[in-house]
Amino acid sequence: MNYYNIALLNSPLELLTYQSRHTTLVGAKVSVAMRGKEVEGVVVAVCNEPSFECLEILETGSFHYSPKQLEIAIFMASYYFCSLGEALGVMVAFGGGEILNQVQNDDSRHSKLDLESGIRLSDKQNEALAFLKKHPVSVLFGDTGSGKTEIYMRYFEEMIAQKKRSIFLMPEISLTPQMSKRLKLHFGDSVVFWHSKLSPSQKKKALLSIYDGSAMIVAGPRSALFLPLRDLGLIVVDEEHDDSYKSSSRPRYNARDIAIYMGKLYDVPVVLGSATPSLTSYVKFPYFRLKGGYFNAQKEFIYERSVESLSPLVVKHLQKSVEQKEQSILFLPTRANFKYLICGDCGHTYKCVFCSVGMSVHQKTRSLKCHYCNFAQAIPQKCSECGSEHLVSSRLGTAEALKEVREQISDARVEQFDRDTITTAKKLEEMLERFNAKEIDVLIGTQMLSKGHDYHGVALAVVLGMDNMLGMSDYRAREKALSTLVQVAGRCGRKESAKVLVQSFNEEFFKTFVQDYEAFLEEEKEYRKELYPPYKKLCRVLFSHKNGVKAQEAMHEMAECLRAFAGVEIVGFGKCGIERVADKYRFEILLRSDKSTEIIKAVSVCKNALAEIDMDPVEFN
DNA sequence: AGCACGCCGACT
DNA sequence: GTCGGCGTGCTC
Repeated sequence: MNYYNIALLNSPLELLTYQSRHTTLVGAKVSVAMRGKEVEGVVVAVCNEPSFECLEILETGSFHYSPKQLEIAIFMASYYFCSLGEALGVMVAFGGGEILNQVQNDDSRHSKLDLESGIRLSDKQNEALAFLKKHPVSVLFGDTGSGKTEIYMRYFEEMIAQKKRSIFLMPEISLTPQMSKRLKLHFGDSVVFWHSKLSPSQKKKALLSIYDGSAMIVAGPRSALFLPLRDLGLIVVDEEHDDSYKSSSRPRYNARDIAIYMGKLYDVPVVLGSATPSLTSYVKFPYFRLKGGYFNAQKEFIYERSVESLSPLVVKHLQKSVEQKEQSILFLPTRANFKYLICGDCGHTYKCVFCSVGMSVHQKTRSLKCHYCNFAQAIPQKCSECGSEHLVSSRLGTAEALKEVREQISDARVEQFDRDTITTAKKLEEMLERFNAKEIDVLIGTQMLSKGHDYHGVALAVVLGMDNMLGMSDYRAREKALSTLVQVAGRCGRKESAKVLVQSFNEEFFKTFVQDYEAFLEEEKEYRKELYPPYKKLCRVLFSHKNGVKAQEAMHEMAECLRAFAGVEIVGFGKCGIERVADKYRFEILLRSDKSTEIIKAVSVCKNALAEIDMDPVEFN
């Protein structure tokens, strides 16, 4: 009898032992019984007969994980504190023999390529490409509109010519119709898009072209990193500064960092592209600066010191823009930046019963909704504390901004552009088409507005809520705020003369750096030294439980244990910024160290059942 | 993570 | 008497 250690896919459990009369290779995907149910697992090691009785492997299919995939999974499991099964769970296995046999298996697979490149690079772009080719990991630090995409495409072409495959990572939100069309148009069936919203048939089609080898470029968000590609030649991480590369559930990996790890493992170059590179990448890797771009003509930045969201100045500018038949965008930082209900007389605020955050007003459903746990209740008519009917809002959300702009500028065609309204790729496409066809005057939205889209004729960008962003308790608040402003401004600078109206009391900061991100990064370096990444490693440990005392005790217990480790500093511990989410109390410990290995050592020893470990955190709620 | 087991309160 | 709440513990 043979015995194997098996990782159960997507299970937090450690390895379990199963037996088989047949010999099975390490890496094979198998199905096994687990509490009477059939589940999928991966053979990770051959082992000796255990002291306990074990179950038989039910089935060994034709799928397997490559040794390199296993190596990546082992790294992810140890670095990000998850089980091997969870790490392997984000990967797609090699194989697919059966699927392939269903279709003709001729060898005309690479034939679709049209090697007559239509891409013309400028001298500067050629210089950039040469630079990227010289370094194992490099940063393409290129302004919006400076032609980063052409460089990537040229690089992909060269890979195809060498019969090598490329991975093209992008933030979820910038899987835009424009980018897809562009790649599709140029690379045809050689480019495959991979993301979680693919329908079963689309998924099958994509997998088929990956298995049969016709997919030469795989494009998509985080998960596109883990497809079973042979002959990998290049990994490009576009908008590398984007936080959506960090997974917020287990495995809590950062796809940008795993891409770099994979670059080393597969010995292929990694390109990190951004107009606003993260300080971490800027410090760690050589960069090539691509300035300007056809659209980055002189932009006029106007700053307004006001707390009033839709101030008279904002309205005036929007109105003027509408009158002159020009288009504008209005940006609000997050959809959590909603209108919160406050009693105008006694100041009572409406907080979620389950979470310690303000409930936001959803005019559409006439309800108050919690952004964290989705608890909803009707909007009260009177203040529950003093009975006043003078209920007002403190902040502005996209839906409210929409309503107000429509009211104040009656002939403006205004639309909302955020996760509440743009729920499908189709809606996204339609909205962008309508906007570019000038059927919309003002587009109001959140981050979605700032990422990846091309707006042809925007002459005015209004940016609200920058001070809230700067004021967040986050060591990257300055980086986040400035990069957001640069990205939004980059959307509208594409018109000959454009205005950017920024509402902020921190005019000095934005004024100094908005046209010179490099200068910001240089200054930010000093601010981070001795304290924050990239100079120090951070790790956040979360404890959440319905019983607050339990969560707190678990935190104290772990903190006590951690004290013994000299190589790890406890930056702080206590209640989370948002104390309660979905009826659970939340506590945290923040750790700092020179080396991640020190953190891993200490946390492995001290962690308890309630501890959820977030290595290299980007979110501090 | 799920899912069973088991121990105390409310009700046909 | 039973149903069912969820707190605790195990999974090869």
